Amino acid sequence: MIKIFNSLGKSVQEFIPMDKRHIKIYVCGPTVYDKIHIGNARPLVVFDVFVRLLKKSFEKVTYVRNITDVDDKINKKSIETGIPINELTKQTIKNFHSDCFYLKNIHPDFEPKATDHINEMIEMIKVLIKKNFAYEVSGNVMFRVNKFHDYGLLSNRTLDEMIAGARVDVADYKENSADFTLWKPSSIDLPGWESPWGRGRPGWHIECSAMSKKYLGDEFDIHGGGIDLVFPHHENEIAQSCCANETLKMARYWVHNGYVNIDEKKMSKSGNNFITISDLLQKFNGEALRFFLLQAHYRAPLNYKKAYLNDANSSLSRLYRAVDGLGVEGEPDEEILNSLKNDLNTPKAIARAHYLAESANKGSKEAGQLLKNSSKILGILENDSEKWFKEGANQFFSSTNDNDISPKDIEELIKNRLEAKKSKNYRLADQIRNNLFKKGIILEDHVDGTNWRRS
RNA sequence: GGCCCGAUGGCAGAGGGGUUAUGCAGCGGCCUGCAAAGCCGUUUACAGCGGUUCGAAUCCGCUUCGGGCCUCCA
Repeated sequence: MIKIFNSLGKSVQEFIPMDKRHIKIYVCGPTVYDKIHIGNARPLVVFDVFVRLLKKSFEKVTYVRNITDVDDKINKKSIETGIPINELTKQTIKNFHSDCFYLKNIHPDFEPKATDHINEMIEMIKVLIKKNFAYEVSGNVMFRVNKFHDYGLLSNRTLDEMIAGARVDVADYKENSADFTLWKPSSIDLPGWESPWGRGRPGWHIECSAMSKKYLGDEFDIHGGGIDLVFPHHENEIAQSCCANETLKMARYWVHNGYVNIDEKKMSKSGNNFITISDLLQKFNGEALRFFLLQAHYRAPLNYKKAYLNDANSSLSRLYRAVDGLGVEGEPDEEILNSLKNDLNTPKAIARAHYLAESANKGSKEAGQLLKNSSKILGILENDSEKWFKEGANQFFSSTNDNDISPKDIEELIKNRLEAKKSKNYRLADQIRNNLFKKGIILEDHVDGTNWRRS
């Protein structure tokens, strides 16, 4: 039995699928105007583990993660940089995919782009207008918030509170200050599509309603994303989808991950206190970043410090040592699986992984094998241990490092050192070892020879 | 102003009414030429103040501090 915290109801609930033969999950992906940061990576990694767990537990899972490639932030960035929108989004998507690869993400089954689904959005908006849930004012189409009884249910707030706390200038074409945009007009220099309301572009929320409907249906099992999406994004999605499709719920389970903080504050692009994944990948293996993100429970805030990534790397090395030479053969560890099934308790799963590693180091072949077999569900330890220790940070980046030394040269120096050791010239032997250490290479003497690894 | 969340040992971080989390760092030991890695031992923590209880870090209340949402955000 899988249990998960449902934001709709604010409690840990047993996951009961709509159809246990086919699980449907939608996760909000990036708006592609800039490289993603470690905070953006958290949902990518968290929901990746969740999907791995679902795929392990059910015969068929459809995982959809969208790409928002029409948005005012993209327009703004394009004007600022002079890079045409198409090029900007294309390059950003490429970076995003690269980051996902290094973070060891499995591919979503569908990765729909907003610009490929404008027609679906227009159709949905037409339905909303026809059903009187939306209205047009001079090229703007607005959602009539007070027509939807459950508005505010997900984010736990009432319409009165929203209006009372409104900190934005209210556009005069709104019937109600809480009404939100489904469609807005585009001037000729901005991206736009022909519609019954003139040339324009969609509001932010409608894409997820339209695309989840297309790939998963009117109702589906799980909708995920960062906790900052609860309001207004997910609240508005629910309003649109439920009203257009005449359903009671859009998704049965709403799952939200907590923030990554830096200096106790939420990391965000607008806060200008972020650090990108591509920057971190120059220093750290993507798997260490993944491990760092999984060390805390997904709903708790997670503070970022560079030192924590070093710790993550060390912990991961400890685990890799314990599964050296092993391949996946058989089922994952039952306790790791159970921890994940209990509201995705990855810290507990990792604690169990350490226990298995210790047992393996004490000689239990079985423990090491169970740990290796669990790699697929966690998305860590999937690499070959030998490779893990010799690659260090991702090779793609380290190959350009001036300080880099080739494995061949390392082997040569090890040979020289062994000769020195044989003739009891420990001074020379230590000198060789120290010089290598300065280049980030650590030597380990064993009865059957000397191993090296990158620090 | 409204609504919400959190406070665990040097650090990170689970758990959660009575029993060792775990990792990193530190210290002592085994091993080693010395290291590294590994193993053994070790430092007994739950913001403060009240309350409930045989018993509270765990439940309730208040206080303090920190954070978040209400605007784009993962």
